[in-house]
Amino acid sequence: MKKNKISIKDIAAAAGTSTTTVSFILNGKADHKVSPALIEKVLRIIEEKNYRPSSLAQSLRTGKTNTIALLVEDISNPFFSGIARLIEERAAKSGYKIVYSSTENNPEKTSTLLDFFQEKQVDGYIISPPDGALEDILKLKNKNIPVVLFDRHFAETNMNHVVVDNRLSSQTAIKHVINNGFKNVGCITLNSHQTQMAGRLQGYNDAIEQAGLKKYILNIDYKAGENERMVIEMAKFYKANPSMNALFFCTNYLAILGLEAMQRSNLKVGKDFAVVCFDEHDLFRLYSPPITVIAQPLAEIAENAFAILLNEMENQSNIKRVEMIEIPATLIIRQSTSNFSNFSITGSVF
Amino acid sequence: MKKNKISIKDIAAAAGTSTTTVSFILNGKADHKVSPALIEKVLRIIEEKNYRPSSLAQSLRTGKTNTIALLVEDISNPFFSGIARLIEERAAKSGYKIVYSSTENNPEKTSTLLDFFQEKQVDGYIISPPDGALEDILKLKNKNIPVVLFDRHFAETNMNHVVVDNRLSSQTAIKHVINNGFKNVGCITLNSHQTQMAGRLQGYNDAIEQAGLKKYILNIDYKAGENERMVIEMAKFYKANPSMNALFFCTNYLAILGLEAMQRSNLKVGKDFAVVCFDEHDLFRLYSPPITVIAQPLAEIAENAFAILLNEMENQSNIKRVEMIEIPATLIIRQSTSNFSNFSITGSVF
DNA sequence: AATAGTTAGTAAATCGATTTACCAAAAATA
DNA sequence: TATTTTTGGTAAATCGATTTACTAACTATT
Repeated sequence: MKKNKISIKDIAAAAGTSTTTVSFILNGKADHKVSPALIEKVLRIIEEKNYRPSSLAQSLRTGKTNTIALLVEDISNPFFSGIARLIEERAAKSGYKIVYSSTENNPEKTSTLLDFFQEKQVDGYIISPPDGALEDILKLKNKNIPVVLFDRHFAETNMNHVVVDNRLSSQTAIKHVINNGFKNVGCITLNSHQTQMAGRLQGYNDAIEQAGLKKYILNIDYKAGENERMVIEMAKFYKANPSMNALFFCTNYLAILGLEAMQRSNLKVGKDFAVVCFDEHDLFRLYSPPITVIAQPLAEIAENAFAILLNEMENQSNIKRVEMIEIPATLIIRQSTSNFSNFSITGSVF
Repeated sequence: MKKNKISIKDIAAAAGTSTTTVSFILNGKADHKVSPALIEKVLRIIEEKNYRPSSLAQSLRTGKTNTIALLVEDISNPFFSGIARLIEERAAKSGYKIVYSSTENNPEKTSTLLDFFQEKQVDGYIISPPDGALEDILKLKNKNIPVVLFDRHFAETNMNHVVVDNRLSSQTAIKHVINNGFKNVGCITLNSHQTQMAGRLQGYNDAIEQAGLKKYILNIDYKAGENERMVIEMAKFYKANPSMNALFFCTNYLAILGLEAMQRSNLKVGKDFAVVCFDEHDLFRLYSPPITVIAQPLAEIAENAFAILLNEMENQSNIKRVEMIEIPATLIIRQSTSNFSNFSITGSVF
């Protein structure tokens, strides 16, 4: 029945000193307050007993947890997990730990998560917010808790955020498709008010209108676990618009469903449709033919989001500032948007 | 300059009662200790002030955090993120929160993470351990902290774990390939001592030996960020073994690299190679041709791992028991392992 | 020698909860 | 009426750290 948890008291007792002294030593505040001999002795005992301060107790006392909550839409999406990994790395350098969770784009789950992390008193939040989470997030702001949004933000409120130039990069991508000879470009997007989706749709609209072409738009009511329904909706959309010869998917998981719908409908990328997709994915790189994408600059997004948050957390002047950053995305052209006659020459699969 | 954080004291003061009483009410221990009128009043005030107890303080006092650490190899791998999501759901039902992190198969990072979570005093651990983490994990056991391993375990120690029958399911898969007429099956695996990899390799060896065929084995020294090197190694492997006409990839990310290597070498699944892979992935389902996989039963793994942990956390009898569970995996047959002549008839791509 | 400054330390309050031990008043019982 | 039980409640210790305010013993200065 050995005593399990050792505390600062045990260390103090073993060293024949006070907890104050041990605490000073632990926090590097011992410089001219504690004799070198005692410092060394205490450190030795700490080492021997393999003592680690309880961060629970530390945080209770100091009000700092050195922990940041990262709320993403879906951690299994490579866009978000890529961001998460980069932020985690960056945060470690500044002594912060990241804890992440998926909101699944569900405002209720988000609300629960925010409550949870507030109880844990994390120091700051990096959030890709779902529709409907504005109110809960504003509550954070009102408590002066540092928050940065990314991937999307709330048009009706000025809050720190880091996003890409969804509109312009989408427009560029659609123009590329049109210039390659595809005059009937469809757009598959989410039925959502999220700013990034709105931006991508606008980019599509811009390009189509400028070229004076016809619009084909499908709004998908996205729900996790209802893949079957969504695949069927897309297949119907394809069937209902036989003139459509190109598709713009507004996000990677829509494209994955869309490819599945093609497979079932016996339609092929590079034969029946040119395809371009917002967001990168292993699948797109390795697909036959490889699929053109708009790739987001993960490193810049992660770096900027963290930098803004760090500033808010550590600069406690009472000047209030809001930082809103928009970063360009990159069009990676692959064979899925090649002119089909060209393609059938160079590609070997068709 | 309003006071920001409200505590149980504020509630007690506002209700003209003691913190003891408030605490009893919060914890449902008020039944015959506090009058209904007072209970109602306190609850009303809590509601009004939107008070939430600091879980930091609660945990410090009670020693429980109701939090479980889930350490996976890589949260962006759909196998692990799928497991994470299921465990998270299951844990919520029992009042636990999951915090997850990626070890990246790095024992040092794992060690750091374990320290971090111990400081935070999480109640238990679910871990897919990297090679070399045994010592740190044994330290947890010695402190009587509940731990369950999954996906792999340590052959030299009996610890709670949940894995699939790697050996048998691999053997079955390879037999299927052989029976479809492919007599020169290669195996690409990790250069690692992890039990799941060893099991998969054994399954391959079993099947090849039983059929009296030649082995082609490539051990990849996996390092994140060195994709280029690994792709090149695989391409060389293909080139060096022109007789090889089928491939078994021991895990999904190896297969993704392997497909990239084929693309660069102008080799094709369903024409140059039959392919089977351990673990499911969107890419495999949607590839042309779709790729045969050994799919792990995520729900059963998650359910069993959590159940074992819950039992350890809540049943504090001093009976020590170890639970080791092996679950069958499922072979999902797709066109990548069809007999090529058949395939070229039914498939339309070739 | 008297005073000021430095060195090396500690006691006790505090963060925000839970929980034990105790108590006064009212109700029930003898 | 005296005693016991029940009801309704609280004071204070505690979890494990940090931090403020203080002090005793030297050393240096004038």
